[in-house]
Amino acid sequence: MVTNPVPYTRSLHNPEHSGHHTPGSPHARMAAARTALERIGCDLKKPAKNVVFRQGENADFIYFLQSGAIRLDYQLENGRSLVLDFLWPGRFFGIMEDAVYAWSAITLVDVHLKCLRRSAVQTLARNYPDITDLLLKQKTAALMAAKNHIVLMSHPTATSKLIGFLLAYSKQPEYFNQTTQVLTLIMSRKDIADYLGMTFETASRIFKYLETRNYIKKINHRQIQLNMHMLRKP
Amino acid sequence: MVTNPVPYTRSLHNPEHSGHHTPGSPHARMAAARTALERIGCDLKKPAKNVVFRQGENADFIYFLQSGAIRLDYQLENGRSLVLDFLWPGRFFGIMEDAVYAWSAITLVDVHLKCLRRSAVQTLARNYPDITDLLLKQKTAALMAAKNHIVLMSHPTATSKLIGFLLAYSKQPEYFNQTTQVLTLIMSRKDIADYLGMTFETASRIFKYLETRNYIKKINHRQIQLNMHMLRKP
DNA sequence: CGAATAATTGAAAAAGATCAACGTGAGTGG
DNA sequence: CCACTCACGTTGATCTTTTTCAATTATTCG
Repeated sequence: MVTNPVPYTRSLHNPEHSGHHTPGSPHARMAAARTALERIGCDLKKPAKNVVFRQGENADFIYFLQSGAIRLDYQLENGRSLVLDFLWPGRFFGIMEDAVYAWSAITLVDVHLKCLRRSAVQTLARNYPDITDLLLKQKTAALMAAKNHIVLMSHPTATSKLIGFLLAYSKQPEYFNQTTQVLTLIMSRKDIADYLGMTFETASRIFKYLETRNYIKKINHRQIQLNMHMLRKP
Repeated sequence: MVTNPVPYTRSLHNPEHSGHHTPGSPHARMAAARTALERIGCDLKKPAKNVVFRQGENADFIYFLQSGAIRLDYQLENGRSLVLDFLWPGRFFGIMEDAVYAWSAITLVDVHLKCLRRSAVQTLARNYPDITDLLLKQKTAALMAAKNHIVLMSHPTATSKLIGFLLAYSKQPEYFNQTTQVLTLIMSRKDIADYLGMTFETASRIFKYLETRNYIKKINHRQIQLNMHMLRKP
């Protein structure tokens, strides 16, 4: 299992993309809303490879990922399944318009979640309009992730899809060591393939091909040193 | 050009997916917000094949599609472009978190838009919290469309992608005649190909293949009779 | 250690892309 | 009205990429 020597965490008060913010800034404005959410949320820890919620279950809770990583799976009627997204700390997930979850959420590593009852959030949102703003921002983040996913899938070759994936994934500070340039893959070849729309054999072969061309260097199956200069070139 | 003998329109008071709704229902609750939006919006008509906004431009306006259809294009740095979505009446679009539009919006046919200044909507949202709810619902609709797009692109063959596209598109009452089973394609083969991640030659060949297998019958390049029974089968 | 899972590799088949040529149909100007 | 043009669509031949099916090697976990 992948260990996190220095866990990279996000709290509701230290959310995604928040930097230094002065009072009166959009981020600061939401502080009260975040505190209110903090109060109704309960902490939840889950080990790696566990189901947080399953597609079709009643969508009674929404979640905030404080540390770790999540994979969102969508199952088709014919049994095939695909990976819709990988989630990193700071992301809300499970925010559904409908009564049931439209996809499943699986932990990739040990995770620390904040668990919020949907009805409680809805009630609270009446007093704190910024909560709705926060959810809107999160939906926007999800939509941008989906757009980037579509762009990746539309790449003409499996090689460029995989390179695009590695470059996007290497933005995660917890899994990419800037000094050694080593990327720790917390998902399987099959997960990557199911995300990019290819078979896992093809994904495996492309890794091989990238190594022969010195784009990457495999330390082991889950640790890969990236030659960023080469990967960013074409 | 494709004519719409009986234009299919949506107003802010007759939005997407709204059916009969009683006072006190979520839809009815938003009536005041919609009226307020109606007041600050101005009507805008555009002919077919016109730019509503271009990727990179200042995102000063958000739009509501009252009638017609829109194509959302994303241009990559390398010059390649892809179709992110097709929009139908009742959809808001151009709601950006950032200062500039992340993609372009092009009319496919003559359209009737409601045009709203972003700053005015933001101001109004302070008095009408339901406006933020409305935008959140619209983001959810956009995210679900993106999810369906990803599912389509992940299909293993070009044939199943195209069948999935035809079945989804045939849900648009303005372009699918339920009695004759004729679908009017308002987008080119290239648009479809750029949406599904294939070349337009492949899209053309699959149309041919579907005709030989009696899945479809071409009336002309833009009018196709669907054999729903066959298309839904596999 | 040993079983189960994940990853790699090979060979053959299928699917799709590419490049090139040819139709078709709507709009234009003589 | 008719030829012309231009964008769009179709089709063919060839080449490349990816999948499929099968076998083998690694790794992980109890």
